[in-house]
Amino acid sequence: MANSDLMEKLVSLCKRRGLVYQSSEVYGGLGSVWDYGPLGVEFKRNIKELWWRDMVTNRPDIEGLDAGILMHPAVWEASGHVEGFTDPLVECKSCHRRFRADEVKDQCPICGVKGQFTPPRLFNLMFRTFMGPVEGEAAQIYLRPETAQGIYVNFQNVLNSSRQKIPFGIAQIGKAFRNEITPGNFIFRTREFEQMEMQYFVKPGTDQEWFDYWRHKRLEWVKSLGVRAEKLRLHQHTREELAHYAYDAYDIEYEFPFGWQEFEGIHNRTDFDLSRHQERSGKKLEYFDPATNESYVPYIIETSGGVDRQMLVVLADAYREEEVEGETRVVLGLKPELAPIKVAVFPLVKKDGMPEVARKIVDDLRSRFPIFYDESGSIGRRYRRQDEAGTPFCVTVDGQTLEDDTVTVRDRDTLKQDRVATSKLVEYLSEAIG
RNA sequence: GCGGGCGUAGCUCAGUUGGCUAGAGCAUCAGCCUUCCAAGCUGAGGGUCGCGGGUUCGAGUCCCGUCGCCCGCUCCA
Repeated sequence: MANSDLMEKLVSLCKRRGLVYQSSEVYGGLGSVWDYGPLGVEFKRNIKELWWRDMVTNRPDIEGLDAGILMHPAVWEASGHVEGFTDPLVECKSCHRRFRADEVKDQCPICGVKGQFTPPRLFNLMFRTFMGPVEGEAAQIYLRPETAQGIYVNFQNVLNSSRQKIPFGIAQIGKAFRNEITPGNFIFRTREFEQMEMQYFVKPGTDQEWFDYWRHKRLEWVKSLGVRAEKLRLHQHTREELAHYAYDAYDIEYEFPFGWQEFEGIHNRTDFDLSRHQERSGKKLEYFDPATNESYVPYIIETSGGVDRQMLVVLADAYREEEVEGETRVVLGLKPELAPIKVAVFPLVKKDGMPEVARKIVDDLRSRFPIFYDESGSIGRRYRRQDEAGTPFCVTVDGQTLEDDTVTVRDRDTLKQDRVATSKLVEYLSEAIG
């Protein structure tokens, strides 16, 4: 399958099966915003749930947080976003490259053409809005372009209320907004997106070892979602690539159909952020170490991943087409933990009391697993429908069920069928789904 | 934002130099059939041809604008 086809097939599958729709489609669509449908929202929740469990629930040293999207405007001045995001830029009409207006004169540094710059324009990547009913300069605030700052400004609050000691981390999942010049590639680059971020506060001098720790930890986590290792790599930023806040940075990259691209970053942000907020706010953002009686501004190791991008990584990696008895089937090979529907239940045929028995099983299982009942079409067709939805197990009620109370459990990947007593079904599926 | 390409049913497309009530396959739904991997039969629903304006007796078809998508330039999760 050609790579370009894969993206088209994914977009099509996502729409057809209710994973992802384009925003405001009935009005012609809103560029670069996507809505998650019935299956998509389950899938997305599963990814976030696994991340949260790994980052927060299963660790004594990381606390959760959910900060507001709207923040004090001074936050973005301190963080460097206002400055970095609001420089007037000019564009060379010859080669179409853009430069800071105050850094170029008459001649394009790239193509050398003279006097062909557009007038300076603001390319502000932060969404602006107004707090309160009166619009105006004083009331202007921003939608956060990253979730990290909500963690930094709450550093002391969390420290005081959680009684954590350094090293410790604060984790958060939430929306961020960037007025990207060029969004695209489906849910890869969007203007409204969701981040899963963890900021780990460490003693200066130990930052390198924690940086190494988290970069490997995060890569392993992605692999644990079932993503093929050969499609993943770490990329260290060069001096030129480093963001204004970062001392050192690695991207976790995936080989998408459109090339190797980053979907998560691990950054050593040093004491840049906390120092800036301390300076700006006048509030002390230091940590007092009772063991050594010393105070310092902690260094921060950040793991920052895109939820939507992580979804795309898993989807692209899970999509496959296979031959089964001469027919092609489309399969989303999602791990059971990630699958939107865990179990589908079918009557083999729509008669002889099989539908009634199957519905009874659905009722019994509904509170345990996301479940789906289907009696429409041939049994093979129903298996195919579940294959492309990523459902790992299908339970089929047949004639034998009516006699001995056993059902067939069909495995999506191996196509093997197990005969299981209905009384043992919950136990069997719980074991298999994990 | 700039340059290039493209918008007809849920999907893939057909639609003659502008001319009957805009079609097909797949998908969906209902019924029949069917005892384990997209079989078959009958029927149904679904399109203001992306949206708005213009030219014309007449626009899916020509013109303008706009929105959206794809490919480049650029940025990030």
